[in-house]
Amino acid sequence: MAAKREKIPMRGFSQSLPMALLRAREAVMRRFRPGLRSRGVTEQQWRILRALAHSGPLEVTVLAESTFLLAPSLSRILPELEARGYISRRQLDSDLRRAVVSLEPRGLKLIAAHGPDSEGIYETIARSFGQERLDQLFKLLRELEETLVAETSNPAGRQQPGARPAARRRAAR
Amino acid sequence: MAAKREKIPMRGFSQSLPMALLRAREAVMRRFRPGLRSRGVTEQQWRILRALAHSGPLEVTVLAESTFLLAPSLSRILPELEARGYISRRQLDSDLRRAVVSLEPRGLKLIAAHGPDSEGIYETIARSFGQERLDQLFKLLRELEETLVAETSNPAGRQQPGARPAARRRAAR
DNA sequence: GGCAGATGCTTAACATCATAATTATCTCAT
DNA sequence: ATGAGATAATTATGATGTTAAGCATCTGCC
Repeated sequence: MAAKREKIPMRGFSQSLPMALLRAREAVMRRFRPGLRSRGVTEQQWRILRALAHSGPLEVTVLAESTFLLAPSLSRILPELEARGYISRRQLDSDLRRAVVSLEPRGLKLIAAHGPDSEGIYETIARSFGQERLDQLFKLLRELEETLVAETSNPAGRQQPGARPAARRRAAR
Repeated sequence: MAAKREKIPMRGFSQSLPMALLRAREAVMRRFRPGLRSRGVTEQQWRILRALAHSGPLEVTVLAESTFLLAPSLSRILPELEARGYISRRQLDSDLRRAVVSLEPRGLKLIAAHGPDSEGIYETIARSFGQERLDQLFKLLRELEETLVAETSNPAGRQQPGARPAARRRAAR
């Protein structure tokens, strides 16, 4: 029989932080997604191309951090981008475990073609929402992440981009 | 040959709103995920159970909106939750296209068991980050979503939870 | 009464997410 | 010189995300 609705001491969904962040992100991404689709790239692929355009050639682990993509995901996305001629990869001579990813002219061309569209969407969002509130939101998001990442004290922490568990980080690179 | 890094008029990643939202969400979810795993439910499954505990039995389309899950995803998740005895589903007599999802005693028990843990994590986050800043963040997130959803004027809009394209909504229900 | 158009939900297909395990390679202590 | 322990990237697996299409059902118009 169906359980009736009992009073459980939990906040309502309107107070769910992960949901609020997810909803806001979805509202933003809804603006970007059609343009990316028309260019034939996924959001994740675009992030990779942007990171390389912005920072120059990157090692895979650094690219994972920059793009906030998991390493297994990168291992599947990169061959596709390479096959399409957007990027190239090569192992380091000094450490064959590591590879460097570089943007190819074709990737640069796509960045040049789509970049202005993407920026235009940001400008529209800034106009609608207000640059001041946008700046405030960025600040709070950054502070929230910093607060929570600093407090993560889980040495058995999971694989994750952007913030590796301290206990597992041995030698500096 | 690898393209050299050229000056492309695009903001850096630190100014990418979707990324900032994603990073913040990941930092928050990292707190909740281990507990959910130990209970043997995924984040999405938990959202469904919470929505039903909070609102009582819901139709599938309403549940999709409440949980911010896409209908195809619900169609895959619900049978699993039903097989495990957490929920039950039944068609409406008045409209065989529609189904109502209800929490079963087993689902209620899981909510009762895990709810306090989940709330405890929220309290910890509120203590670390500050309730005032948290409230401010919620407010900005809600306003951002409202601003962007209100401005969505794409009648060919994609399937999405929470904000259907107006042009496709005909008869009120 | 019949049918066009719509709705609700499901399935298909392909994407990434998330975790665990594996393989190749490197470093350091013995 | 060797092996333990670590790192970098890949593969495996099962999850959801996302879009498109399909099927069953309903509604309203002619």
